[in-house]
Amino acid sequence: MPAEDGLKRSQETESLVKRLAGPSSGKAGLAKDQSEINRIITEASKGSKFYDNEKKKDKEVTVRIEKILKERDESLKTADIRKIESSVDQLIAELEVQRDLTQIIVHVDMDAFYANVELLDNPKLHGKPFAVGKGVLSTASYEARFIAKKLCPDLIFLPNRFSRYLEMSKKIMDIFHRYDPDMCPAGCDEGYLNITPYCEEHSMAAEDCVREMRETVFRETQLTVSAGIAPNKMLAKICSDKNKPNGQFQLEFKPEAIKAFMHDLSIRKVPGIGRVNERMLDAIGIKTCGDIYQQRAVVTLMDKRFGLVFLCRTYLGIASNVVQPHEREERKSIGAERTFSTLDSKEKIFEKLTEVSVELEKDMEETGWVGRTVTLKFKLDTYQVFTRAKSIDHWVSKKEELFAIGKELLLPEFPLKIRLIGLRVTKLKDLRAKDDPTNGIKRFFQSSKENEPRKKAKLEDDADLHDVMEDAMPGFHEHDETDYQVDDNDGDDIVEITNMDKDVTRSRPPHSTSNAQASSSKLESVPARARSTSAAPRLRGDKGKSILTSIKASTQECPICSKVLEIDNDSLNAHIDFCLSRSAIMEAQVETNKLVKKPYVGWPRQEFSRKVDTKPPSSRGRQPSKRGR
DNA sequence: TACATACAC
DNA sequence: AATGGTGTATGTA
Repeated sequence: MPAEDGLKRSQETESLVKRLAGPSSGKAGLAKDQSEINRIITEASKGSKFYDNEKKKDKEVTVRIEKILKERDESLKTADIRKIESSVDQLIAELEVQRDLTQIIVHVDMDAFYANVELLDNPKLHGKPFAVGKGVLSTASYEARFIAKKLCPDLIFLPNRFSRYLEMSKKIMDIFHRYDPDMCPAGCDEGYLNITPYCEEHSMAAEDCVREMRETVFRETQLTVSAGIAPNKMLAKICSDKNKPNGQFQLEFKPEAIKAFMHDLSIRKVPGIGRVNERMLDAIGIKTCGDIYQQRAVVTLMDKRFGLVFLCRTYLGIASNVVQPHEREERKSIGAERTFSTLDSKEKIFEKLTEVSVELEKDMEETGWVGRTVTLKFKLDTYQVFTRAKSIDHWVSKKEELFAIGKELLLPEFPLKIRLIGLRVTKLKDLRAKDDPTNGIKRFFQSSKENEPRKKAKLEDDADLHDVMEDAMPGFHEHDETDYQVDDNDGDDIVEITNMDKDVTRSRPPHSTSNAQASSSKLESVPARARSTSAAPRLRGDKGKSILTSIKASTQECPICSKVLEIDNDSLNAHIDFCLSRSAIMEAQVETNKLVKKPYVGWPRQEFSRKVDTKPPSSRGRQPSKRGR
């Protein structure tokens, strides 16, 4: 790779900075110097283990995709497409019948919440580029921030002030509650409401109701909020993004309008479809929700992998419309973790483990939980993540014990070079459970907490049934237990064809045996660690938390791709995020490596195929050695 | 039960 | 210059 040409970059850099920083910066072309930009990006991310790991993960997905395609082609050989399609059509018809347009669901989403709170408290920031978050942390993707910092010396970094955000969050949520006492917060800056009763009682149109609500929020907090109005949560969520900065969007409550809306919608917009699923769906020809229909036969054949019913509902724009607060004190786990610069000394590592233990104990005590399974998590300097767990025969919550168990789990893994360590406790017991006689006193002190066992009196519209699983997560589609059997009229094929996916060669973590005492089986010379790639959860530069911002713009040009965007900073940042996303950077690297000055290709990024990988194995290699033993 | 993966905010 | 933290669901063995 290029050694580097130190300084000469300053001029281009300058313009990048201006664009990053300034609304007023002209829209002079910048595209012409794409190769230069590529070089800058390349350099900024050069030799990063992080990217190496990302690449490895990407490659794995590519392999998975190949396998999927093989399966598909295999089953297509014997499948009766027509027949499958008509049974899917039938399924779709059945789903359509269940469509419920009676509830008015709203998704509210604060605009650039952290950044705007900071701005509110410090007006001097107006017009200046700033980022919220510890040095290098937060919304704009890391790479964006990292590069931005490099490029923009003027960038102001503000520390997060969570208590302050929480304070504002409460005010906002309080307002939302006036419109739906059962509203469901989703994080500190967004939430779902069912305003059907409110609109009825006040004889108000949904849009007016939401506008009024947003105005109230602004009046009382000086913060802006965007909202989406639709017949279910998934649609509402997607709609809230439509007129993002300080706007709202209502989808027409008609099947045809909804289907039209879904038709061209990128599948990626669907909550639950992340980076990996996007790629896999893309592989079978699904880029938009409309494509689902076109590929319904394939989806049926791959039901186990993608979920036929889920996709059909998505295609139709049907999802849960049940909004309920998180009565879910049904916590499943509680944990703490910490990232630090790579450490390899046991002492230092155990020191970190102590910190984590202390923090976790505190958290568990404050929230009143104890548990029986302790899971240790650690991330190597290569960014591979591993977990080790142990179940205990009694309730755990004390730091000493958390530490001891963590240590026990970690010890067999040495030697290690890690950059993160964490502990998580599962199999929880709620010390504050009302029916538990052992906590009379405690309850007295903290009873005020909401929790009225909210009766799910409500309607019993089918959605309700599934709803239990809802708020837990994606929950926009109640997971239909109904494993739709393409029930053909004459029991044949399909059903069986659906599962054909096993074998997946999961790679194995550092130690094949590790804490496996009884190892028994074989003490073979397992090459031990390294070959597996687990994956750090992909960091996505979502908007919401802190923001790399240049306030005050209405039209800006993306410094990376030069696309002119008429959007607020938040959206611009999201876009920049995208432009600086992993694949973009890798692409830039590839281009640079080739020393080619090819014309800029343009955004909708192209797929990152294995070819790209032809990079000299120089530095890369897994990291075998790691130890013998 | 243990572990890995994917996703969300 | 060193790419977050917390939590849930799910698949596999």
